[in-house]
Amino acid sequence: MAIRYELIKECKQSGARLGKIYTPHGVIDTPIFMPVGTKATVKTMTPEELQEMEAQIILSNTFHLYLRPGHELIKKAGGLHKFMNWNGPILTDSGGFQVFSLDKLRTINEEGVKFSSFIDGSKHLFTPEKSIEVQNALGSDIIMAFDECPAYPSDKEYVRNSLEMTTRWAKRCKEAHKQTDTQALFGIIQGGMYRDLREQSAKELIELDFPGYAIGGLSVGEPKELMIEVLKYTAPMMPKDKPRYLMGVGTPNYIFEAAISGIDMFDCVLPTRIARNGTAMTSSGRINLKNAKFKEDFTPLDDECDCYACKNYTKAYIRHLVKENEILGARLLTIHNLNFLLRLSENIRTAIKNDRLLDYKEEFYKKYGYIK
RNA sequence: GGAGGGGUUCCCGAGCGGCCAAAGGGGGUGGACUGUAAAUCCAUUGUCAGAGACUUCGAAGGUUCGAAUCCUUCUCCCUCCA
Repeated sequence: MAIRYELIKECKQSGARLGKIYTPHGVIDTPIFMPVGTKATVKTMTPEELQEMEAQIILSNTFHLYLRPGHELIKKAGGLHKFMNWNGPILTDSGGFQVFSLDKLRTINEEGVKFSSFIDGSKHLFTPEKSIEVQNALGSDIIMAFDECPAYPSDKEYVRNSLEMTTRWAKRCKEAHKQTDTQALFGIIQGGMYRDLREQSAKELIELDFPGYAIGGLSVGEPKELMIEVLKYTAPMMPKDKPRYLMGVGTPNYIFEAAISGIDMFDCVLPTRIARNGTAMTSSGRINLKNAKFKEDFTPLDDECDCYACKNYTKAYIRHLVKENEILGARLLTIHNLNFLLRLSENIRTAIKNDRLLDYKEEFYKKYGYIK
């Protein structure tokens, strides 16, 4: 087996799980936020910087790397870890999310998904087998099954057919995946916003006995309350002795809810994307550095933060960099936002250890502005 | 001194009798961003007030039902020739 999950303890107050995931490239403390580096780079960050802020695992994307530079090239380079000089664990998404995000550029059928490349318009057929072939070539520690992520809202009939196809695709992924000793293949539970369909999906996938499971199809535009509701009833359907991964979640409230629901891993482009667009997550809420009110604010982004950006620079300076479109602005905000979510993960683990995650959540929410 | 071109809303720059408060950029202001087609996208940007009203296109006069657009004078800038 490529990976192993160790449950250390459950928070007596919240039920959240504290654990470890052992991978071929290192041990991950969970719950953990995973920075996203779609094209074999967490935008603007060097691997050393990620290490410094104690990022434990990063994501990359099968579909993007297949298009460019090509998985064969990365294989020639010695695999993704070596290619991008990141020696820690890597998780690759299967391309399933692109079925969702490239909805105008693709058609789905049983065999797979026909994409038009967003780079040059060329046509590509992506199948479960193809996704596994690419991920095998990349050599990531955790690879994801190729799934369909239905949009919100989708009617029940569509979601049922979709989830059943995702199960059949998961089977094909499993059959295609041969490097099971070095790469763990996770199944992805779908089922939209329908409880019985989530149950059906979970049941079908658990029968296939994957080394880990993810919840997909959330954070696709549904209302916050609905997302949390689906999360709360879906997470307990997942095996207790394996890692549980909630895909695409990156706001503090979702992270808290995920941890409390017993989720171990989550990832999101949000911290890195909003950084490039001038926004910082701070202990007292999000701030947009483009706002005029920060023009003469000579204090750090977040007075509770000890990241490189907060230790050395002021809001006024970072605002200046952002307004001038200077690369350093994006870098400093990325450093800060990633650090913020990594420290949040760390604090959540500590709170679980101390059986006080609900208390910590309330303290955090008050300051962040979620509760008045 | 002669010949020509031009001065447009914060800036650049279209418009050259009504559809013009005036295209398009830039800048300003605000918002969004959730398994990355994203260092992106959206809104707003004369004034006051609800539809609407009012003051703008170098300045002053004039022609016209109506002028940023036509005419006259003035003023400033640029190019070429002497």
